[in-house]
Amino acid sequence: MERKFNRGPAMRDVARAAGVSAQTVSRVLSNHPNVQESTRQRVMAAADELDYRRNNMARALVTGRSKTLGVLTLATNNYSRSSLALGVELGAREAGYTVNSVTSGLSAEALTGAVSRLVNQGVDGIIIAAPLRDAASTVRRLTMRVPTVNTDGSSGISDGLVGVDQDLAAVLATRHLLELGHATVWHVAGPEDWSDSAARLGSWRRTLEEAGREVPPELHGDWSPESGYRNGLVLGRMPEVTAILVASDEMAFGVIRALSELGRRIPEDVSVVGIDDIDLAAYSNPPLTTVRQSFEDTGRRAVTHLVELIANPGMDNPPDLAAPVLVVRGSTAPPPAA
Amino acid sequence: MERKFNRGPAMRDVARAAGVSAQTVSRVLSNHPNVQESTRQRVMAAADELDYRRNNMARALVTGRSKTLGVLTLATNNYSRSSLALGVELGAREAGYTVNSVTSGLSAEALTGAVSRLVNQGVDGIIIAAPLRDAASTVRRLTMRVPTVNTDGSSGISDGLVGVDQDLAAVLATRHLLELGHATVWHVAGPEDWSDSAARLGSWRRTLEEAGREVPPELHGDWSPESGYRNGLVLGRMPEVTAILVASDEMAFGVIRALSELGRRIPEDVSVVGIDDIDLAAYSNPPLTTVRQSFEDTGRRAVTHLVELIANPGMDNPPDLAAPVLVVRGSTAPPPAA
DNA sequence: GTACATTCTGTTATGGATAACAATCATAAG
DNA sequence: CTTATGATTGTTATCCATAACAGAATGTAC
Repeated sequence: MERKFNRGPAMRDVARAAGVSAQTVSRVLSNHPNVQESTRQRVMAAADELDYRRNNMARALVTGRSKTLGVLTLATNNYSRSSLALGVELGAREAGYTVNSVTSGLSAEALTGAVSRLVNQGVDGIIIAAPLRDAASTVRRLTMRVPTVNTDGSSGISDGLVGVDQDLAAVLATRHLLELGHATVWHVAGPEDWSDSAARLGSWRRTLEEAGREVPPELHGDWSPESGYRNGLVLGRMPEVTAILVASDEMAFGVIRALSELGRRIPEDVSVVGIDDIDLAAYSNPPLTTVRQSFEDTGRRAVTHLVELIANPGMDNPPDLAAPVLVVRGSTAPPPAA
Repeated sequence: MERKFNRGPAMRDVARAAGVSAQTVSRVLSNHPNVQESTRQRVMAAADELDYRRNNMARALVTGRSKTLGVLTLATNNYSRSSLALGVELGAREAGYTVNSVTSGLSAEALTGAVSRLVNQGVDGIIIAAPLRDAASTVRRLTMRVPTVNTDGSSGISDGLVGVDQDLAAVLATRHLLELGHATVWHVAGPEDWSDSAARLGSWRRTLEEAGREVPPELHGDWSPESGYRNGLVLGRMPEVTAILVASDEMAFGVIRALSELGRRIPEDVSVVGIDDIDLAAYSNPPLTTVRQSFEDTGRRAVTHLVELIANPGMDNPPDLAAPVLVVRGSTAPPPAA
């Protein structure tokens, strides 16, 4: 009845082997200053010999810090999710934290359930990378006890907001198209309840208005390439459409595909600008003009902020928005001569 | 000197409020059978009133199970990583586990360090989605105590291997191109030390040999679109190249881009097949013929396996390989008439 | 009414580490 | 030589929940 996997040795076992108290072992492993060199070496040798590994849960229990961060993302596999998650991982590792990831659907129950799991898990801080919508108040109650950073401002939680200046992103893209000579710019927006999406939409509209251009009705997708394709099938049928700002590169791929199928050439007939600059944007056909925003960087900054917030709970916590950059490639050109 | 974030109430606080012992609270929360209904309700009310949440770490400490799975991925943001991670999350949630994610570079130190962090964190099981190469033996030592599943067989750990039949994937792709009438098929492989990559390479070669075709020298990329582009610049200069099997869709995008820039039309001049069927494959220009393998599904299956292994440490654990499917789209066609 | 099983609840020990305090020893200062 | 000071190590209490055991209360069988 031998178990294949058993608990390893505990600190007291190391202590016994080294002929010291458990506390001394703890001191050695935590690099406390006042330990005699010879003792340190004996303890290290014993720990090594027994292949001892400190039990982080016991440690967390007594210190009250788990050295773990929770990150909540949506359960969809898009570029922004995965690169943000990667940034969080990397940032957390550098800061000496491990990451507990949970995913959730968009419903209020799913979101609060996910946050709840993180809180129960005893994380020291939480990064929420999802629009909370009507789950906002419930989640805020849950996170009373845990420092929290958001990467989506739609919940109205501007405290601890880390992200990219979406207003600027849309301005850059829209202006680029206008400067090329297009009369106006159409917009395939993201879902209405994402703050990023709403910010881009508002800013696109404002830019057109300020330039005294007609503001065409906006279309909406759900970030998926397929939704871009659907919207592209609509826009491609309208000859007056010569410039389109698509709220994400992934949707832009779909838009371009649909336009191509309808016989509209990119960029000769229609110019398309995406947002994000995903890895594949430079390698599409034609290469995609887009507005770069690094989600990985956002993830890292979220961690940095969160770690500061953990160390200093009462601190000021103004929004931290990075500036996106326009990347001009082959999918934009002056409008066809009428 | 008021702390903004403090520990919440403990079980004893709930017990006091409900006028029972802590053990009874524990029983109520764990749905033990022998608790009187009136007591249960009083406890529930008290817990609710105090907004009590059970401390999972204390729980894990005494039960010896953290209900947490660790997953190790590489610190690169490609499609396979993120969709596998998503599958793991979803599977874990369904199985009642939370996920601890760590990323690592390819070096032996980074890999062992990452696994080490997971073990220290007290996870109940580990999913390794990275080629271990020379870190294999060290890692195996580390995972003696923790049930482990691999999604890459290069480490020689075929025990607990979950993935997709890569031999079949390459066979399907290669045969498809041969059946279209191409004289032979060129291959842009992945990095040499990934087992997936090696399996595809071997199987591509075997398929050509069995068909009595010339086996051209293979090229290697690193899974990135950029590496595909570089290889494409080479292949596009050779007029005899009419069919290319690229080991991942992301590299295939790069290959196609390079071929286009060199004036070779897809699929009229050159046919290209990818592997993976990423979300964007259907929306590229032209849509990409590829071999579909669901990494998300692999992640889920890895969790299922792992959970079984945790419950039954001594169990048989043969490789579990899913069958990939050929998806024909617009990037393949018969060779140009010579 | 006695003997025994069941149901419900409480008490104590435990998991593995660290904080706070106490004790010892050596060295420096007076 | 005495006292203060600092370095080094050990002891005890604690974090929070659960397992194992124990006790009380109720019901059942004869």
